[in-house]
Amino acid sequence: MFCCAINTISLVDSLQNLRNKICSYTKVDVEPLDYWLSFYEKIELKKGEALIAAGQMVTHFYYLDSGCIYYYKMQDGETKVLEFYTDDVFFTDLPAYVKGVPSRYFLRATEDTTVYAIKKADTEKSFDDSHQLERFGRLSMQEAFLKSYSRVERLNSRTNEERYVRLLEKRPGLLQSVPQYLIASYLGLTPVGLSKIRKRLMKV
Amino acid sequence: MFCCAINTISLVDSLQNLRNKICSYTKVDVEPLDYWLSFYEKIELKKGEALIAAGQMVTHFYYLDSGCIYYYKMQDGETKVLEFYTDDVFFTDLPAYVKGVPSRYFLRATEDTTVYAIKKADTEKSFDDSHQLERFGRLSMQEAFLKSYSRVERLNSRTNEERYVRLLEKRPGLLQSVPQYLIASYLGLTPVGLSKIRKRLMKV
DNA sequence: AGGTTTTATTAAACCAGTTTAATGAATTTG
DNA sequence: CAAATTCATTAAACTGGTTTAATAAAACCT
Repeated sequence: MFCCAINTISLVDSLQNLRNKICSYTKVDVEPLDYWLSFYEKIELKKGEALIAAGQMVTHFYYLDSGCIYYYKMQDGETKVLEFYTDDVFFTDLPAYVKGVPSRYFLRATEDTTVYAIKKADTEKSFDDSHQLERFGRLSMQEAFLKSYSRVERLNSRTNEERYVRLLEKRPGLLQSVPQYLIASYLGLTPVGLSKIRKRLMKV
Repeated sequence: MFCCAINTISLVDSLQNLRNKICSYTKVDVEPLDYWLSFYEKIELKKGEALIAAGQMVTHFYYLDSGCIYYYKMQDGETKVLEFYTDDVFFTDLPAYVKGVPSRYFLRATEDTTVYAIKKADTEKSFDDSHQLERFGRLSMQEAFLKSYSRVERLNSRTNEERYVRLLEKRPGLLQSVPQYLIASYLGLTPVGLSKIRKRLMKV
């Protein structure tokens, strides 16, 4: 609350990636865009730190500036990874965010990570005030849906080996910061199973 | 183009389900809502008829009024079912619709089915003209994303047997109109595999 | 640096689903 | 209504993964 102006100005300066990202979806005038950006706060996570833990309320929507976050749940004592967020992507625990119920998931950094966060109340206010921002919201949601759908498609029609190879190609950076047993979980495998696939691939 | 008024009035009369559906997402005034509904045309499909075939352009967004449509692709001569649309749901082949490229999928009726269709150009015009409709668009997209995500979650963390049992519970009507080999494909199984699961379940 | 913890690999036994093919049941169609 | 087609089940051999446990290699402290 104090020093808001200074905070805001420096933030807006460091939010050029986010600014570009938003404008890649739809035309947004400077005024509503700056208004939107003014709400963000920066969060720096150390490797292994959690942004959200199961049981918590989810009151923010996040933008990943640098680093990597994995989205997972604990089920029968096992870690089940649903997604890795990297690059220049919007994310949150959407079920809990939308329904206003405690999260069943974790969002945790696999390496030192910087995210920007905007409160749900501020996004809703912004969407009320600006049709352009509402459109940005719609199009970013559409993009998220398309990504999720292509994931469903792969899960149902490709072999585990094909999916591992594709992941290597599409997101080569992932294996640098993410331990292999999390990759295995993301692919729906055990660490042993993934190790076998890797061995098989080496031989060929 | 001719007789537009008569057509429109009768359609709006028969679109009460769709009207209620839209209003369940967000408040939409009568004027933009009637405007939106005026664009729909009714399509009646006989069992086995295709709404979209691979290679076609996808120029409409659909609303399923009654019946059942399955969304699938052909891969190596095999039918791979991604989704069944039933009830009171919005659908299209979104990748092709959004990108304006030929579809790689089919949308085909498993039984006699009625859908309503709105042109992409008309949805975009409506979203331009009405902030309320744009919001409806955002929230319906959000709902689609949430559904897709919970599907990813199940695919990655539940066994095939658990997923079959859940499908029986959640969508009992599906097995009436849909042959078992399409259910198997939806679950990522062969017909033989599903038959084994069913046998196992009988014994218990 | 040295000890602890975490992560990856290997082996062996096992299991769930695949493939192929044959049979039988149900549905469609002339 | 009979013939043809589609659909579901079964069997047998096979495959790609799991489970458990042991070992090896890395990474992480103080």
